[in-house]
Amino acid sequence: MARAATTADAFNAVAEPRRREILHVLAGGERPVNDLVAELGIGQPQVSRHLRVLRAVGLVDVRYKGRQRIYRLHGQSLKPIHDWVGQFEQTWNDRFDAMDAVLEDLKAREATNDADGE
Amino acid sequence: MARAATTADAFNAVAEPRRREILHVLAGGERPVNDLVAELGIGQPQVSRHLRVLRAVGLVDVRYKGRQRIYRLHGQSLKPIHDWVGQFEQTWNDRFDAMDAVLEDLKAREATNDADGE
DNA sequence: TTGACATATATCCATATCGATATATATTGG
DNA sequence: CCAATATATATCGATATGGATATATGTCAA
Repeated sequence: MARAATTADAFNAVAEPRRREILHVLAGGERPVNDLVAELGIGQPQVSRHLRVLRAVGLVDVRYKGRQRIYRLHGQSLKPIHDWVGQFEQTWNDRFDAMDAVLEDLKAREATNDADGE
Repeated sequence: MARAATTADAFNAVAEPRRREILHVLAGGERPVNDLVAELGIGQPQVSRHLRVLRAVGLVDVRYKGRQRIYRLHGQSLKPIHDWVGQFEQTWNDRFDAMDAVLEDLKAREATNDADGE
């Protein structure tokens, strides 16, 4: 097996910086492809492909308006990521930092003891 | 260029399900490698490599205890992801959903107008 | 219809991946 | 020192990637 497809889930889709940029722009409102091409610094085929990936994982929706395709953010598909990361949020909070300090201290003592051991 | 390295940032590192599992286990407390090997269903070399990636992006710390390497979660490195996703949180909230409904409605009207237009 | 415009798709290439396997390194006990 | 244990590293193979380029599809306008 190789690395999971970028279309496997939102985690993989969002790992690519360009795609995060696209979502960032779309957060400001829906846009046709060419607008995105202008705002990011890359070619139109590349943008289309990134949009394809984002659509595959439900992060954007398309709408047809004449010859344009208007893309719109569907942020709800980011919720799994939000929820997953949320599990760890307390980890970088004050109470936990204090606990970290204690553990660091224990570690230091342990190291000292190990050194004495032999 | 190809896909960014998994060690490029936390986004890429965390895109891999096994690595998320590892972080999940470590959230319950520090562990030596073999514990992780037992809890995940994969080989020791694979676990070591995943840990290497996680260490590269600062998501875990190592501690040496005799021949064991005790790994510990460093959740703070998840903060960039948390912050980034947080930007979009309102997107899937009630007020925004209501706004979505309005936009959906506008879209419908627009489509009707377009049809009339010609 | 013809041509211009907007977007999508196909192909090429260099690269990093993940799992598997074999092996290297380091630490401990006897 | 030797064997066992704990972990890391090297290599292989199949695969999907992302940018670039060329081209196909679809829509509007004259």
